[in-house]
Amino acid sequence: MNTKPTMKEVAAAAGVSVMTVSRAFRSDASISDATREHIRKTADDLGYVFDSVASNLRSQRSGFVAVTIPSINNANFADTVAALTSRLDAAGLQVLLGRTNYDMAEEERLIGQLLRRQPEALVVTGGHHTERARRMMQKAGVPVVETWDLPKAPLGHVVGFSNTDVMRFMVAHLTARGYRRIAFIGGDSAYDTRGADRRRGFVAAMEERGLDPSRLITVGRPPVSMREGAAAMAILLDTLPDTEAVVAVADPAAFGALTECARRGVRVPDDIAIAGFGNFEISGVAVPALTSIDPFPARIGEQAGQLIADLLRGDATKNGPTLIEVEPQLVARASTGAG
Amino acid sequence: MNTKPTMKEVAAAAGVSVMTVSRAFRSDASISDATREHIRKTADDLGYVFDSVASNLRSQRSGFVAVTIPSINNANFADTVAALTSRLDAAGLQVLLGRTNYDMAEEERLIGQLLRRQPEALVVTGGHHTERARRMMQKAGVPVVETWDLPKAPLGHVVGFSNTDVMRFMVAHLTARGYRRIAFIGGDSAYDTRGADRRRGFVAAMEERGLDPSRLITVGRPPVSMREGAAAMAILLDTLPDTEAVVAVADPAAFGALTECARRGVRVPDDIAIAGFGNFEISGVAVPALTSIDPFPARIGEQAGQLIADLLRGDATKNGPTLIEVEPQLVARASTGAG
DNA sequence: CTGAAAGCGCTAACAG
DNA sequence: CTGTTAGCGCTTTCAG
Repeated sequence: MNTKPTMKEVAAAAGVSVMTVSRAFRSDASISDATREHIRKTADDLGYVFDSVASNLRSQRSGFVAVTIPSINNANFADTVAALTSRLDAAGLQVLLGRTNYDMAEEERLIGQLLRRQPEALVVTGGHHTERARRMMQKAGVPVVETWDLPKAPLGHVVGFSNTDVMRFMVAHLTARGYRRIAFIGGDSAYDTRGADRRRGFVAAMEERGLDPSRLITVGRPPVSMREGAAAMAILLDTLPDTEAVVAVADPAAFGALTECARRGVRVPDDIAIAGFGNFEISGVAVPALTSIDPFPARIGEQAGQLIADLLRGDATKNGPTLIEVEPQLVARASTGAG
Repeated sequence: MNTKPTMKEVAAAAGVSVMTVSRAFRSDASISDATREHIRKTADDLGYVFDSVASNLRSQRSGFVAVTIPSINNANFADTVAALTSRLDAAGLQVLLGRTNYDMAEEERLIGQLLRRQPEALVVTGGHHTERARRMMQKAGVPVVETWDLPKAPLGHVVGFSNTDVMRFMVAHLTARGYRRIAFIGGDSAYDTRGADRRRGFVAAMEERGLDPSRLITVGRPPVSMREGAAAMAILLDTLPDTEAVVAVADPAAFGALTECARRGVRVPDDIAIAGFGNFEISGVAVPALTSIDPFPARIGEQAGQLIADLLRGDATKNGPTLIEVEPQLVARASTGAG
């Protein structure tokens, strides 16, 4: 085997036409079971590997769905991608994943690259994009799904929730439990658009209740790490020691804050309450367990996958873009005196 | 714009040949700056998107490197993939990622799928594969790199470390600190091959020192979650209360074990020591901080990426397969009485 | 159920 | 620096 065999070689070896070989490698095509079996065996013996690239060019179907996420290493996004992948796999589609690193400029670059591969649909995380990225997606000629957000001006389809509203639930939970002096720990809002939305939601919710919304600790670029969460808590305890409760932009930061309290002998929730976002595994396991909000990442992925599968099969309602809201749920635990 | 424009349309609009347009979209091709600029602008105006699929077919270069990892949602593998992606990106290569879910059968299926896309190289996690998977990789005709392991019979290139030896370091560390009755928490070894290797290494190291290697707590399928780590610790404390130290197959499980101690008022390390593997962020942040072993996941990715870039450029030594050992490092912290 | 001809959109190879 | 010709490996389309 000097050069890799093509369908032509398989056809010759099996004594049929190339077309018949092609049919033998698809599930639907009409061909007798015996012929298919024979061809498959011949191909196997020759070490034939089907060439998707040629198939894609001729059929003008890449079998790809391009997906961008801020970070691979985030349980929430990973769960969405996992569910999306499973659902699309069932529809014979493969996920082509790109990571934006929480950077809209990188997202733009990535989308440009991904589109050259002729994906049949595009799934992006969030509803904030550069102008050029928006234009590219709009002119891509394939379904676009924005996830993990509820954009004001959607590009196409949406499967997500409101990152601002989510903080309303959290502030409501905390005020119901009697907390008033509440702080927020988050990343640099110039980057993490969803985190910035959550911060905005926090400020708005505090103002609505006539509470002081100015206890905002900003750490570096997102994602906010556990270490940064701990550092932020240290600043908070040093500079605003009368703070009664802290909301972190996400659970890892909340956990970091919790550890800082442990190191200082500050009791949670007796001395200060802590809550996060994302319902990461750590929040249920930490001592005390952390109050959080579950955005149901797997549901988001599943719904997005289902939507795309329907759209590409063509039996989706062509009544314009779909908006699927996946309602997050507050999970009250010991760190805010609940559970 | 009814149908998407091709190079032909761009060529017509720009008043040049298709070939010149093709050249305008590559970096090396010889073409005057003015012409290139003009063509690029024309293409932009028409909303032209370069078609990689056609390019790939004709040039017989997909620009893909196929990569399989057990789980997307694992900081260690994610770090490897991130570093690999960066390095390959610099070489103009894109990562096509597949997740095996710690399942060799799924890995086999995935490799078959990925190979159809004509990747220029293949990077897999671990050195254990099904026979069919091994055959496919060997006959793929592209460089294969096994990572995160030091296989006895490598398929091709290797960038990794020994998962058995790593436990020798850990047991050495613990015995040096005076611990004798040491337990191991791990997943079902039928699945997680690297975890099974680490368990084997633990048993071997204990035996070498004449210590009892039978304190093995097995939880479910890998990856062992924080919750499962906690459950395993509960069993351990209930059934083998005289255990002096625990090694978990990975940090999340070690952290779960730590939380179980916290819930029970068992002091770490005074009553029992705990150590993990992977040097996940949580180990440095937890209270007490967890002793772990850093396998330098980013280095693995970087080295694998570098190797592939060299190999594909052709200026790598053609002296057979490369073996790059990335030496893990023990990080001693408070949970084993160090730090 | 099977086959022959044509061509998807791009680039290799050559010529100028 | 630019153009012409041919064809990558498969599938669409049409015949039988």
